[in-house]
Amino acid sequence: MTTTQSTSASWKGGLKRLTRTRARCKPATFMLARERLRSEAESLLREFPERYASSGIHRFVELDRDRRESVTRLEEKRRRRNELTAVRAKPDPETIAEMKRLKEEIRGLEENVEARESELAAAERSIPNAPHATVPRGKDESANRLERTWGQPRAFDFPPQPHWDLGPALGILDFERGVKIAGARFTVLRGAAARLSRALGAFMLDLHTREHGYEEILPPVLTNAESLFGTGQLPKFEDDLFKTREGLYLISTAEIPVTNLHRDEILREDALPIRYAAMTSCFRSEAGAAGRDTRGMIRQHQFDKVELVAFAKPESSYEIHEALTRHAEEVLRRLELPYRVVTLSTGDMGFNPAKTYDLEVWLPGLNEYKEISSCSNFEDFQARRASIRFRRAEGEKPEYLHTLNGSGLAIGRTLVAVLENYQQADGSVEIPAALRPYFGGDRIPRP
RNA sequence: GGAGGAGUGGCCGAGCGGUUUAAGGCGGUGGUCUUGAAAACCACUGUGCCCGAGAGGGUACCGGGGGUUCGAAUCCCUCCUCCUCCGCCA
Repeated sequence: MTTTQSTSASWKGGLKRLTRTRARCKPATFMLARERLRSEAESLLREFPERYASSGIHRFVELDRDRRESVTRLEEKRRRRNELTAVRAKPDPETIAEMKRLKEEIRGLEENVEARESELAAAERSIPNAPHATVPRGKDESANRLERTWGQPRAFDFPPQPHWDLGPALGILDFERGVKIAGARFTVLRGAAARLSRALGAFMLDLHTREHGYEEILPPVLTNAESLFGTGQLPKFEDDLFKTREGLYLISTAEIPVTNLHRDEILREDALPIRYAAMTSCFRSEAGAAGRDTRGMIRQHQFDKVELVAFAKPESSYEIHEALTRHAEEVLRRLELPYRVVTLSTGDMGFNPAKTYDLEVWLPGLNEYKEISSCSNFEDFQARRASIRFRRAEGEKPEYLHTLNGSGLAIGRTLVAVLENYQQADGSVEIPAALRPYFGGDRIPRP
């Protein structure tokens, strides 16, 4: 009993850090705060035309005004109805007549408000997050800013092979059978590649949990529509997802289940920041990517990834963003893989983030830097959609917190990077020193 | 998968058509008392939205959605979740 008690006490204590509150009303469906959109619509449009010109921001302003007008009228009718009901006895015929009238009026106004609300929500969903002041402005990736470069691309005294030649030659990447058993963009890892993939995952998780302070999470890889809406994959990017007949979706990133861990919750201030690391398989339909990266295993329908997710107080989220990015970089440093860090411009950035750093690893076989991690601060954009808040002190108003995430790292692409960067003249591959204890060997020999 | 049962505020728990603007208790916050603390007593105690410069006022929310009614936590439909038993399964 003593043992049981102490165990359950610490378990409860752990839970108690995060005050759970059931959602008791419709979740906020907006992304940028409505107050902010009302007051800043004009300036957002003026400052970031590349981001807002084609969004529903004009429509929002108009609909928002209409809706509030209708709500005010509706609430006046309801107030009157409550006044009449408060008598708490059988009402007289006149009162019943008035209440019947009110009933019709209320029903009409309710329908009106509901219709406007859903139009408004649709308009809001098309408005992307506002970029942080430090984000470079520009229409596309040509405006991205190089932050730093680490490591020197190795000088080869033989022509380095791309992984799609190297892997099959070593007998560890089987592209043909991947196609046979599943289809294009599926690959079978065998022998040393399968083991290397497992070693990379374990190495990354150990680094982040033991040295960087992340809690390891193993979440479901199927989630419901609410979760996808919370992190912004729905409704805009449904085509990128695989959907089951039961209405569940295969996750495209662990960001989805892990960020939604705290959906509809109010956290305690002293629980923040929260950092989670999760390794999952990720599934992407790559609907819009026909013809891109078709060779090799750069762009797959299924791949494994270690994802870092953080929940932070607004005033410290940019600090956390820098730290999270460094944590992802540390993986590349320990593996001694050359990389660079780039800040995405306002035109190249995704819909949801306020700021994104891309980590690009050097791939000698492809002779280019390739994205291997994307570290973003969403500020309160996701938190509003998913209703994730925190309270600074007992009795104070809950505030939306900031969410962040980044790959730490994409395992498939890291595996490619190891193969291509560590290949030897004789066709074998050396294993990076940091990985040897996990891999259980120092090289992949030529068969 | 089959058969039952249950979901009410931070927690426990009453209420089952109109004195409920959700009883009572626990917890929490503030206060009285006290050298201090405990006890006792008093007050307060959620979230969204609307109006308002503010003070404040209004409205909605009793698992989700829909319906019946002049009026719904309470009646009906439906979905979800949890519990018990049976079956199946890594």
